[in-house]
Amino acid sequence: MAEPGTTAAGTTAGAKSPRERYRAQVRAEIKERAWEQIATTGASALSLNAIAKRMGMSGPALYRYFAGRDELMTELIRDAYRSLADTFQAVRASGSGGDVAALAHALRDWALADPQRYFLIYGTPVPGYHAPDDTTAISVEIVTVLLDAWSELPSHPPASASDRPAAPLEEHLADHRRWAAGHPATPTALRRTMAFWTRLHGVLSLELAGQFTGMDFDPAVLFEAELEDLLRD
Amino acid sequence: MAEPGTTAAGTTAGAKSPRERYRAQVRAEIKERAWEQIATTGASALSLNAIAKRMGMSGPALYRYFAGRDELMTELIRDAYRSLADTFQAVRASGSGGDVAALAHALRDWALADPQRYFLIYGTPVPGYHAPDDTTAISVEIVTVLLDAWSELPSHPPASASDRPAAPLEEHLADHRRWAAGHPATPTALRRTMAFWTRLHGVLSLELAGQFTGMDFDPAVLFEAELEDLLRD
DNA sequence: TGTACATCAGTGAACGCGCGTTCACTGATGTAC
DNA sequence: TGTACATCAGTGAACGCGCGTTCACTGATGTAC
Repeated sequence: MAEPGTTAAGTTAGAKSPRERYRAQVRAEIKERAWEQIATTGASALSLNAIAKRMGMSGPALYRYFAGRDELMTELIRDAYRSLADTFQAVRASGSGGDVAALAHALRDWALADPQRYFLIYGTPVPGYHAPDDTTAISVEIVTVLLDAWSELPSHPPASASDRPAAPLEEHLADHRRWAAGHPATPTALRRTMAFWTRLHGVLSLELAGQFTGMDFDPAVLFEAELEDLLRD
Repeated sequence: MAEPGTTAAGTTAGAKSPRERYRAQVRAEIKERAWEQIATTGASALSLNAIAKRMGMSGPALYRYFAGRDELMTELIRDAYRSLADTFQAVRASGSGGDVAALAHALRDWALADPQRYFLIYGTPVPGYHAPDDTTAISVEIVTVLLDAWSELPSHPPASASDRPAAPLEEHLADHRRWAAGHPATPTALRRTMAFWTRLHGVLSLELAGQFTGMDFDPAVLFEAELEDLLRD
């Protein structure tokens, strides 16, 4: 029972035996049910036994596909990161409209499609738990897309650039740009990327957490206003 | 065993019998341990038995003080809201410096003092659970302090008010101002209050969630820049 | 001040529950000759 | 094409665990006369 998840691997890399195909299918269904469960009961209540029951299987059967609860959890987190990175890169690659506004809307759509997936990445951290290391690499992909998008924008509007004070934040970020992973962005692009992230996250996370429930304004208007403000700056 | 938590109530309201004093003490210690537990293992792992064990008592003993796990949880959430509201009102009441910047710094200090307390209010919601109703009243207190603070600021700077476009967000918020609970704030003050909330929450929650860990810049600088930007607008 | 009674904090045993995980097994599926 | 063997998905029983919660109880503390 060593190393579940990694089969002996068929002769060639691309070829999939019926068994391998089946394995992949079941693995996928386990994850699907896991997401459903997270959506209805929260990530901390994720349970292998409950998933198995919903699939009409016995609990131990899942150990053929995942080494345990932690491995499944880790995989889900990885998938969440991957999904956001793919979404961003797809927007960026799509012929027209791969600009900052398009990315912002893609982010909001992605978050609203599955709030608990969003929270799995950006939500309340579980004190003990540590995200898998390879997610940092995916984070770099995400931030790179943003840096690219902001970099192609001029320091707009060129005329009023004089009346803005020399932002100390830009200086600080330029001095501590390890998070940009070697991206040749200007200090202004660094600052704008960071503002994009924190401000949209601010509106979005409050909306997804239901903090605006009961107040009858439209969170979409708030989001749009923040985006406009980012672009105006 | 009806209605634990509400003793038969001594003759007069203010007088505290030794027994009542003792009850209050133990209740307080239970909550203290509960906070410790939340800080180390997360809110979802809150356990009456574990708290009891840490206090050197048996599990059932806690049922003298709380009707069950849910009641304790509810009380903690209420206390978290209360704590933030008190903090804000204290800043506001303090002779000098009860302005927007002071509130922002108080918010950050309050959040950093106990991140899990912050997340209990603003973090990932548990799908099933609903916050106690009276917390909305406390939320009103909090937002009122902010509206007060922003209302005493002029629509600064008075000169450049012309080149800003008539914000559609201000119109929208003015039309949907139920969340302001009857506060006579201007549309601009409404918008600024909302921006204060969402932007500072954006930076703060990412910082508290550890999203900036590894990137070596200082989150405080980011926070300060956001605050400056809010005041400049 | 002293005795009789009521109150009430805390205990320990017990309940049923669902969890993660292991283990020896059965039976179907695929592979080699 | 058929037989012998290996692989492997899935089962059911079992483990120990900690959880919330109830119940009948003991013993200390407070109250009334």
